[in-house]
Amino acid sequence: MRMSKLVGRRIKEDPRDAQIISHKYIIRGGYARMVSAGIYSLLPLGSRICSKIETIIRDEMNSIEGQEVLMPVVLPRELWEESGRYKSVGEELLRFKDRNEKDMLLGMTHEEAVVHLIRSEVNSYKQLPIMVYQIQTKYRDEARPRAGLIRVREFTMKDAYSFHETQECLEAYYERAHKAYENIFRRIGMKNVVSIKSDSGMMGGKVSHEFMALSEAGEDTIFMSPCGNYKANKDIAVAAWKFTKETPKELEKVHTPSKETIEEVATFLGLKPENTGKAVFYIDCNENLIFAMIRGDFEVNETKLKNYLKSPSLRYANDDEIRRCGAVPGYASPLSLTNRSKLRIVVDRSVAESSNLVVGANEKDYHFKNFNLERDLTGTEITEIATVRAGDPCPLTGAPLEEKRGIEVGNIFQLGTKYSESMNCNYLDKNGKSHPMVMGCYGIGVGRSMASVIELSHDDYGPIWPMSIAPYQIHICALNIKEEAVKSTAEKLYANLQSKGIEVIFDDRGEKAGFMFNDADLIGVPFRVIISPKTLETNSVEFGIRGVKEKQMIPIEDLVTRFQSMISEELKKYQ
RNA sequence: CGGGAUGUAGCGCAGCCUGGUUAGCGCGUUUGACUGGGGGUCAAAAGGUCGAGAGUUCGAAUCUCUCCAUCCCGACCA
Repeated sequence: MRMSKLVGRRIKEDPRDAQIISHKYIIRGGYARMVSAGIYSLLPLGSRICSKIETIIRDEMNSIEGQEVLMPVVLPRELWEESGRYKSVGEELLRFKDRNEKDMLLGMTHEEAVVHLIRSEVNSYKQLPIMVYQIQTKYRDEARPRAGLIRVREFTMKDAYSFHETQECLEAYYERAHKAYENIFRRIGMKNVVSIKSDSGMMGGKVSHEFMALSEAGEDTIFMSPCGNYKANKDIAVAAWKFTKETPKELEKVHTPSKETIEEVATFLGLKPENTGKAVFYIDCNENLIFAMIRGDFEVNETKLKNYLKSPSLRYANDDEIRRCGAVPGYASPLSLTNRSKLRIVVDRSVAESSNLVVGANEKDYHFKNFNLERDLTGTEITEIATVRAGDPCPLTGAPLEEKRGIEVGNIFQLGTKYSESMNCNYLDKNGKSHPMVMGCYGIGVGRSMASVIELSHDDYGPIWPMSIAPYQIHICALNIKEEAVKSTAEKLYANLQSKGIEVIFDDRGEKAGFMFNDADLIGVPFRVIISPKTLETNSVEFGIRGVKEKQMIPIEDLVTRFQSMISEELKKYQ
């Protein structure tokens, strides 16, 4: 490719809206342009990188017997009614009507579509297991797109779906998919990806893993043990908390004028937050009032609470709803509630296993000291709803957990029979008996992966692409191209490299050296060749590697073969 | 959906508070000349519904209201 013809300009200044490095370089380097919030066009450079990522993904999917298919972006309402998700999924699902007033939607994930396909094509145990995958556009009507290509509304995703006779077969395949995912991220050059246990959320199913690119720009919080054996998303992370019980003291009502927050009450009484109990009120999907009680130094983990309550949605209760049970906001207490109908009191272990806590008195300006759950209250449900904090003890070793940020670049789920049962995706076993297929699903965000590579691999001048996904393999800069010797040498090298199948970008614009170097840095091609009157004096060219200071001179004679072998050497690192 | 910020040439910004010629600056673009190893110099040129609409006013980029868009924090989120 000649730079003089390349579509997509480089920009000197950071775009106003960009906060994170990948967003800045994606715009400044001419990889993509925003069309609307969270909706981007890819320019040739970005398109080439994504294509290469997709090629690696295809290769690994094919190696675990995946068969590529292509399903529609636009889907009819009926299909999603079958799975129940037309109602259960919120506004993130973009719904619209076609010209005949028929309800349609934009696919945000393709379980329904793939089940529609497979249930009519596959009916016998003899055909199982199978896996199909696609690389297709998804649309999610995100409330708040952000961070360039990290969180967008429209994006390209590889999604794969496997179908099995049994859970055991799924589990075995799941392990193979996990391995294939590790291969993919290694081959893309993402050394910072870890797989962690996660919550399966709206997807349903039990076991799931997220592949997280560790990065400060990430939106997810991860807890890891120092040894690396325990890794989990904040949503489901657990810790080996130890609580100690003391001899219960007598319940005592104390005056706490205008002290409503945990911090205020604890300070006022000369205690620490861990000596208090905190009340948080929610409304679940059945309009039950949920009184969540937790020790004052913890936060309620809404994912854990949702899972415990089996309530897909949960929202904070407002003050009126809190008063419904006789609780007083700011001084709410599980004691002396006047109305316990449609009320569930869910108590965290931190409260159940501690003693003599300060809790509200359900009376303005008053609290109780020395609350002891088993002595003072009945009719509660005790479970674990606490959010892990940095430094909490690792559940495996007890070592303090470290908090990290991560970008979710992929995920895998053991779906089970959630979709096959609701949508009648069955097979006949040896005895002619019908069973729902056991499903797994496996996703990777392509554009998000590209952005994550920038977050991992860049310097002050631009991205540093791994050879496996770089938009080009060699970047030729011809300095002083008006000189015939430079021009002819560069043109000849460009043609020769291309004829050998090497992907080369050639800066033929005749710009100043510094100008071309800065552009080359933003394009981030790993190998750079400089041809100038100076290098031609010794009948050679200058060779450099992106991100490495040292340069070397290479004689012109054996350039093409040397570059061929250097590139294949470099590519081997990503096989 | 709640809180905050921003919107002026392709990009980045000044001007607005305190209304008043023809709306500026840098980068980029075009033409020419010089220059030639880290965004060079000089000269000339093109490029604007000042986010949109309404209002106040003799007069609005500037004041008021409504709306829209984008970003940040939160809520939400396979």
